[in-house]
Amino acid sequence: MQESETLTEWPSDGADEERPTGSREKGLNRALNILEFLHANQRAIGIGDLAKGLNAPRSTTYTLVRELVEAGLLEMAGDGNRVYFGKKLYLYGMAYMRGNDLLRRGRQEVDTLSRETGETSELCMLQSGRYTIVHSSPGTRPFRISSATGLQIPLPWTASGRLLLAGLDRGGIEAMVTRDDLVLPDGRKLELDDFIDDIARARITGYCVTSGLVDAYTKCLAAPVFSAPGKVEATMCLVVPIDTSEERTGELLALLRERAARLSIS
Amino acid sequence: MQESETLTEWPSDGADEERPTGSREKGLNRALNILEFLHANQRAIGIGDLAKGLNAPRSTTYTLVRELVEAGLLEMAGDGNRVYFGKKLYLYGMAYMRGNDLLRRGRQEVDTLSRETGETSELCMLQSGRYTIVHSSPGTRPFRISSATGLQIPLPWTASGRLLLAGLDRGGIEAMVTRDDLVLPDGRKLELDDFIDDIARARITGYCVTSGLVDAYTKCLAAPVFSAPGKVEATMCLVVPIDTSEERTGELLALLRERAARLSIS
DNA sequence: AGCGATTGTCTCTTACAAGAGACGTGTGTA
DNA sequence: TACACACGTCTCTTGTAAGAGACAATCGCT
Repeated sequence: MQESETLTEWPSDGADEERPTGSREKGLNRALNILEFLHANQRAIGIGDLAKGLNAPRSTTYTLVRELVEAGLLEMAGDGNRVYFGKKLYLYGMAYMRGNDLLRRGRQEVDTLSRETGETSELCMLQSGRYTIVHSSPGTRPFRISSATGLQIPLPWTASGRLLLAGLDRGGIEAMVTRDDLVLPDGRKLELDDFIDDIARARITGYCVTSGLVDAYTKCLAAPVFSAPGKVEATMCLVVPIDTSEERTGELLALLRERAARLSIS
Repeated sequence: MQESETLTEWPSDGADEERPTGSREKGLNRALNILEFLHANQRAIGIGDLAKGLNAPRSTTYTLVRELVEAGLLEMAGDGNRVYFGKKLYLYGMAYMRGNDLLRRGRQEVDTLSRETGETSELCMLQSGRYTIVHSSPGTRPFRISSATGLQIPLPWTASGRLLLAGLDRGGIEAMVTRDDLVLPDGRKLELDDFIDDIARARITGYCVTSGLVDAYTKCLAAPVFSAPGKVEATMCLVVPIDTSEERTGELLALLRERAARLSIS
């Protein structure tokens, strides 16, 4: 292929490398993998590349893509042979949102919070055991790059991650993080015990602040949203410059915690 | 079951009734049907009802639902044995929106338009051959019920429908509407030829106004959004009380057409 | 023009998923 | 208490979908 853009690689076969044999895979699973793959890459992908990226047979991939396109879950991208998400997924997604109070209200809360403070604000949830930014509102600072919505980030990298695990015991926490998750983007290694201590502290104080974790220039303030007493369903967070004054940080945190609490009743 | 709420019925086997035989169905198709069924009913549904509603074997349905829940496309609804759309679908849907300029800008345009005019405004597109409200913004009138986002409505019932078909020839149009589509909600029957004339007129004038079509109290103003010269990709429309004055209607229409045109460049 | 790589379609085989149905349990009602 | 009817899980069979691979058509490069 003329384009050698990198594709997010795919766990070729779960645990220990390579096919157990030329084993067959259920069509539905292949289809789900396609969606997941597109989501991970966040752009239209050629069918050939799709097959390659998923270690799926080409013929099967063509068939599946055709079916998914007919169903409207995928659409052929403008230029011709690439595919990306389709309108149906948007419609289903909106239906999900309409049916989900926490999400609907959380989005609003996040939007107003970022408008009021001028800072980037986000709503985060656990999604299949990973930290996910469900909604984010950019804030008004000149340079504020927030990671894209829907991206999955290792729990230990974030303040929200510490709150989201607050309900679990040690075993539960260990099950949620892999060895790799404890390695920060800059290469530093986090100790599992430190992480667990952080979580305990977060549970007690009812908030969490991390500095320079996911990148060196930002501080992350997070507050829990409860769906039931003790059960953290989501978090709201603010992403601010790391040199934000103690005082302003305190103010923002108070505001954030108030808004998160307001969401919690539900 | 103790609840006898009506479920949107399912075309048991396409054209002429009933199974060709105890034929097997591909898992992926069953899964797609589940999604479509949930979308049609807009609420969580029990697995048993799902199987019944789709004429699918119970055992298969259980398996599929389990897989879809694991994948995050479905979620068990709060009370226990019902399922509805899952978070993953929301994430995929947002990804679709981010990747789709027209949709993203169209939503904004619709929101501002309805804020400025106080009327209900909608963005509509063709979705697998049917008219679909992709986004709607409620307006400020006391009683304005707009049909839910994502619902599929027969093309001949709407002003937008006439514009969306403006690019097609007679054959193309006939292929898009069934006999049933020509019967209005109140029972009146539309003539196919009249409908085709409407479409031709809409193409020439560049807008379309219908009165009391889908219900007796509203007028619908629609303007086309072009993705390429002559190709109608979407429509913007305003839903106003049927007794809106000629003058105000004219003003609103002008504003609407201007905004739709602004979207069209793309 | 000649070569290698990629695309999209098709055919054929067989591993396996879809489905029928039985089972145990729970729940409402007669 | 007994009945009818849901739910959720399991087992076994067989129809068929997943996959291997061959094919012609295009594309990009030299």
